[in-house]
Amino acid sequence: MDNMTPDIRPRACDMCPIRERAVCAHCNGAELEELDKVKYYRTYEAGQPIIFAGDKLEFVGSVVKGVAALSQTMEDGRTQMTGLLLPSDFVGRPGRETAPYDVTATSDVVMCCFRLAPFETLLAKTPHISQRLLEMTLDELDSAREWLLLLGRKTAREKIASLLTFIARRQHEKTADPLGIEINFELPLTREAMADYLGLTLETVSRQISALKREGIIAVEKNRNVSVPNIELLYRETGDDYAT
Amino acid sequence: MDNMTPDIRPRACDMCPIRERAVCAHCNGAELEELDKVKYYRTYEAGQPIIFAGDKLEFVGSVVKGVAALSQTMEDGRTQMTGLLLPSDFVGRPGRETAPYDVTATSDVVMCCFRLAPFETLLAKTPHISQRLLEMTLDELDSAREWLLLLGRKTAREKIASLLTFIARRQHEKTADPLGIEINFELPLTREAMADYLGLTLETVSRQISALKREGIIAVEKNRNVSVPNIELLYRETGDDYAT
DNA sequence: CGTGCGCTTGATCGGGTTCAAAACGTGTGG
DNA sequence: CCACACGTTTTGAACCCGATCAAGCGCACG
Repeated sequence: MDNMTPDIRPRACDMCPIRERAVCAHCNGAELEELDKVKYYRTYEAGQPIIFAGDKLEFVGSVVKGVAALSQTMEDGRTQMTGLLLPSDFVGRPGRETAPYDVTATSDVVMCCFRLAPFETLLAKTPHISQRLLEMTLDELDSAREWLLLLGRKTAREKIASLLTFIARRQHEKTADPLGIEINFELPLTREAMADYLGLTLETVSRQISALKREGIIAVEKNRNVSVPNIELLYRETGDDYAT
Repeated sequence: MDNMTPDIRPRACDMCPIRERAVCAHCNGAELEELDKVKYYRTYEAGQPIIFAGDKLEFVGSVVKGVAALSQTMEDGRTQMTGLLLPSDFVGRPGRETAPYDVTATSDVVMCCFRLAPFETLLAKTPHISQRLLEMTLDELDSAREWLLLLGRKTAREKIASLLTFIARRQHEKTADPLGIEINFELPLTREAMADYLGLTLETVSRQISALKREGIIAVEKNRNVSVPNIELLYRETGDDYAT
């Protein structure tokens, strides 16, 4: 995928950057054509809402580019992010009328949308789609469970380190670069969004990032560009053991 | 092993207490027969492990009776429950070799198990099963997301109230009893298990339960038998608004 | 050059943890 | 039936991590 192209919208599915990992991953040519008939692209600027909680669902779809966040808000305003959607992740739930939570574009986002009703009929008659959706949902459930551990038991420092390694890993999984080498990535989240993800306040996020900088574990430029000289050192701070 | 009852094991699927809600819910007679060929029952005593994290998965299955807990443990011993499985809930993940987390019987448990390999082939050729599994997984993902909100943003008191209403609701969903009437239920969890569920210490759990007793919102007998004179009052303490 | 938003830093506060001990319940054996 | 022991739960006192309240900083943009 080319990061400075004039038009990021893939004109045809076989040029799509998420072709191999999205909900359509297992589809063959004929199935793709069916999907193609009910699909359209939408773009959102950073900060814009994609779906409001309680709204009637009009579409489901895949994040093609950018980052979107699911979040839930309590009456008094406390909010918790409950999903962080990166390219290839799926948005929306077939078999449901209204959206259970807000979806917001955290950075500029391109979505590949499918109109709800036709998608559901396709889902019912195309095992390649429903199987893939099941796989993806199970994966998401697994990561939700890791997230539960993070929220329930990790310290602020461990939470920050975990989030940074997660983003680093997810942005570098395509480029199979050797471990041990310096890794750079852009934070697609504000401090506040990070706080919502981690169940912290933005002040605590800021303080912990400062602490990691002070100790030389990470370096940050312009608040968003993170470089990690030795990912191993950062990983040690996550509290996780050597698996995953 | 049957403790009192003559035999809780359903001899045939149509007498099964979870027939309408388990993974087999959509199956017709022929499909049930197929499932029946690869199924067997297992029982576990309270406190016993059902699956160890890292073990090779031999079966998947449904909780028929009792309560089981998924949990993850960090190197230093901190543990977080990441799933609370009540009757009809599904255990195990098709398409995976080894178990990612511990599964423990929290009370005496009866499981309806399917051998892994044959279940997977059945899954592939029986849309009624895979569709149901997708539904159930999406539901579980939804409840995991509510759980994230609980762990990330709720106070200790709200957490306790949320757990109690959850259990009350889940144990009374069959019996469509009128709201507003006194509700009694048995806690299937120790204080420690509740703490692991809620991301608290057992002392805090105990203190918050005592506070709710002191205020007359709940009454507790023999540490396990809870009665709620007015479920509405308890619900007010959860921090949730009037939906769900 | 000011204005605003996102981020950092400081000082104080408090909810939940930690450590410790007592109370309760349950089961066991004399 | 009581005495004892063990596991669970309750309660108490001190502490600490992260929240809260409050400035101040830096950069983008009009």
